[in-house]
Amino acid sequence: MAELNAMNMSTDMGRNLTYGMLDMLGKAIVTGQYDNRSFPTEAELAKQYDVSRSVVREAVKMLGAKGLLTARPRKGTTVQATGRWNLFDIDVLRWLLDRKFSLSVLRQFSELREAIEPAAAALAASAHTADGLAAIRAGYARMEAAEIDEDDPLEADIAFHIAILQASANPFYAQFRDVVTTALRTSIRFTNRFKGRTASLPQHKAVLDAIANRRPSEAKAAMAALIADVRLLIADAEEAE
Amino acid sequence: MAELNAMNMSTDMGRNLTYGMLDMLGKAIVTGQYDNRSFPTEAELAKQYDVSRSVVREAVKMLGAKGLLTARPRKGTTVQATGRWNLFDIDVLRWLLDRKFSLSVLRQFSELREAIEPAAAALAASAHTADGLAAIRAGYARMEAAEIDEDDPLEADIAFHIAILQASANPFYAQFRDVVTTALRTSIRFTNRFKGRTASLPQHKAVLDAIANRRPSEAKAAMAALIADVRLLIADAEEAE
DNA sequence: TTCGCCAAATATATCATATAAATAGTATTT
DNA sequence: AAATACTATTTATATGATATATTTGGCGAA
Repeated sequence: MAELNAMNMSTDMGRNLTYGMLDMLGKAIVTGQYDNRSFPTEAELAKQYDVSRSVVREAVKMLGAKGLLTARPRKGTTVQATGRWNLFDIDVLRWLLDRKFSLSVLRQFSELREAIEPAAAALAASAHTADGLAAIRAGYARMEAAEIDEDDPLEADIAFHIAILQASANPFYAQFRDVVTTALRTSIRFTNRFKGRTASLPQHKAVLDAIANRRPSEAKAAMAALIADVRLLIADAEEAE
Repeated sequence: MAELNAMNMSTDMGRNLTYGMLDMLGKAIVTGQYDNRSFPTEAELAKQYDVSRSVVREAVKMLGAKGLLTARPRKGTTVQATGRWNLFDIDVLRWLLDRKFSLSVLRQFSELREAIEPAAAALAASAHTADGLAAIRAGYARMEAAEIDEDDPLEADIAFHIAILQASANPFYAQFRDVVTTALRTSIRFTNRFKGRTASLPQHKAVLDAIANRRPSEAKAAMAALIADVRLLIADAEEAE
C-alpha cells in the first residue's frame, strides 16, 4: 500500500506529509476511487498510509473545506456529491484535469470563459488604471515577441488574458486568474495538435485597442470573437471524436 | 476575551468547536482585524480561545484551504493577500458580506451575475432537459405564488435563478448556485429598502419562455435586461451615498 | 403491531503532552 | 566579508486518553 513516509512523499508530493496526503486523497476522490466503497475512517487511513491521526485529520479537514468530504461522528467520513465540490479551487481543478484529458471539460471551460472574459474586457475598458493598461500592453508585447520565438507563446497568451481580468477592477473577475491559467495550460496539450493555429495577434490587438480607447462594447465584442473561435475549435473536435 | 468553550460556541457558532473557530477566525481575518498586527501563533490562539491546539490547527488548515492563511515553521501563520482568497468559497463570501454592508461588493457581484446568468440562460435554452425545464417552471410558479403572499418572494426568486444555472448542463455555471444564493440572501437587506420594487414577473416570464422555446439569444437578452435593472439600482444607490 | 425510549456500539471531536523538523536570526569562524 | 555553525521559535507529527454525537437495535408500553 502507499505509505507516505516510506515513499518519501513529504518531498515528492508537497510541502509536508499533510499536503502529500491532501494531494493523494484529493486525486483519489476525484478519480472516483471511492465511488462504490465507503471512505475509510481516519484510523484506517492513518494505518494505511502510516501517518499519525493528526495528519489524516488535517488533510480531511482541508478536503472538507474544498467541498469534497464531510465527516460526522459515528457515520464516518463521506465523499460529497460532485455538485458540492468547489470547482473554482485550483487544487480541485487540477485533480479534475489530471484524471483524464477530457474534451468536454475543456469545452465547458471555454463556455465559461466566453461569459467571463468579454465582460471583464468591457469593465477593463471603462475602469482600467494606468498600471492595469500597462500590464495588458506588456502581455500583448510578449505575444508579439513570441511570434518571433523570443518568448513562450502560451505564457504570453496567459499573461494577456490575466492582465485584463485584473484590470477589470472587480475582484470577482480577478478571481478567475488561476482558473484561466490552469485551463489554458491544460488546453495547450489539445490546441497544439492543430499546429499552424497560433493565437491570433490581430484579434488580441483589437481587444487591446478597444480597452486602451475606453470603448467597453468594442472590447467586449472583440474578446467574445476571440474566445468563440477557441470554443468552436474544441466543439468541432468533440463532435469528430 | 472570547473563549469558545465558555461562550458555548460549539452550539452557537457551528457544528463544533473547530467550525466555531473557523467562523470566528475567518470573520476576524476578513474584517481586517489582523491587517496591522501579525497573526497569532497556534499556541497563542489555543490559549486565547481556551481550546486545544488540535482545534486551532484544524481551523487554520481549513482557512488555508480557502486561501486566507499560510503557515510556515518558525515564521508563524500569516494572512494571505486578499487576491489569494477564494471568493467563490461560500464561507469566505458570507464573511465578506457580513463584515459591513457594502454596496460596492454588491455592485461587483451584480457585475458578475450580469456575465454569468445571461450566458447560463442561453445554455439552458439549448441544452435543458425535461427535468431542468420543470425546475425552472417550478421556480417561476413560486414567484407567482409569492405575488399573492403564498410563498417567500426571495426564496422563490432564488429558486428560479438557481434552476437556470443548473439547467445549463455546465458544472462551472452550476457552481455559482451557492454563490448566487448567498449573495441574494444578503442583498435582500438592501433591495428591501426599495419597497414596491418587486422582482419583475413579466421579465422572468420572458426568460422562462425563451428557454422553454429553445431560443438561446432571446433567453440571454431577457436575462441580461433583468439583471441590468438590479445592477443599475445598486449603482444609483452607490452614487447617492 | 407500532411507537417511543433507552443502551450499546462506533465514529469523530477534543485534550494533553512529547518529540521532530524547518527556518529566521545571531554568533562564530575563516 | 563570506561562509558556517548555533540557537531559539514555530509549525509538523505522533500518540494515548477522554468526550461527544449519532446510529442502531432492543425492550417495553399503548
